[in-house]
Amino acid sequence: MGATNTENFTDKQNAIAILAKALGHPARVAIIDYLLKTDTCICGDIVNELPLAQPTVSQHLKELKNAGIIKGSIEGNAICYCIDEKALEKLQAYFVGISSKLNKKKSNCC
Amino acid sequence: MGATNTENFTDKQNAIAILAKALGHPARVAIIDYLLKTDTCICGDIVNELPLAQPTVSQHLKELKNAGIIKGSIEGNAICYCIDEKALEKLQAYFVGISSKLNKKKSNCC
DNA sequence: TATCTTTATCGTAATATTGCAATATAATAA
DNA sequence: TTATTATATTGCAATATTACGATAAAGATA
Repeated sequence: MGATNTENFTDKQNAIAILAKALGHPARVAIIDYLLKTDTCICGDIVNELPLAQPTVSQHLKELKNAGIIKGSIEGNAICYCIDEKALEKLQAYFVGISSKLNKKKSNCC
Repeated sequence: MGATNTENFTDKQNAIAILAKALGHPARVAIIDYLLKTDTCICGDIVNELPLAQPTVSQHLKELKNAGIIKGSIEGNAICYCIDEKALEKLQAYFVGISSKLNKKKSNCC
């Protein structure tokens, strides 16, 4: 025990959880913020931008990549990371859906 | 080391990370799904709905509550849990903002 | 080739999360 | 009062995450 029990949940629930989990760390939110802020497709500057050592940043980038939130392409010596729009659209759609459901309910029970 | 380094990130980055982390487990996504699906403000039925033991569900509910995503009010013997709209509005606003930024960019670098 | 730059991986320590059985708490019902 | 019901807490084992120094890998440059 200790591992997440994924088998007994729906694919959609697991998919949202994977995306949300990837954004569940301030460093990874900061990486997304930075990728959005910069016009050029930024590579190694991310390490200088974050208050973390290079291996730690590399690890966070890997997790964002595994979750499908960013993608990287080799650019000579360096690597060009940028946001994978599809993943963020999925999250947006999920939360917009929730908000519209909440507006329809207006139960305001608690 | 092993604890998240929150001090060196912005309040907003930490706030988003806390909310995203709370949704970073399929059981907690399933709880939100269930609270949205039921018209009545559901209490203990959540345990029957999930493939997890009661203490585990209680723990997940506590984490959602700590993150501000749900709130619970005592309803006699049972407890009435429901979604805290403010938190989900924050998440929605965050992802809508990201999507609009991505549309403006259209750099499509990778 | 030798060196530099950039990124990834390994190894490890500290901490957090997940899950559940056992138990506690608190309100209701008999 | 004594169940009963609903939820929370405790304690514990298994696993995952976070962070970083050391090192490796791979392309660029001298």
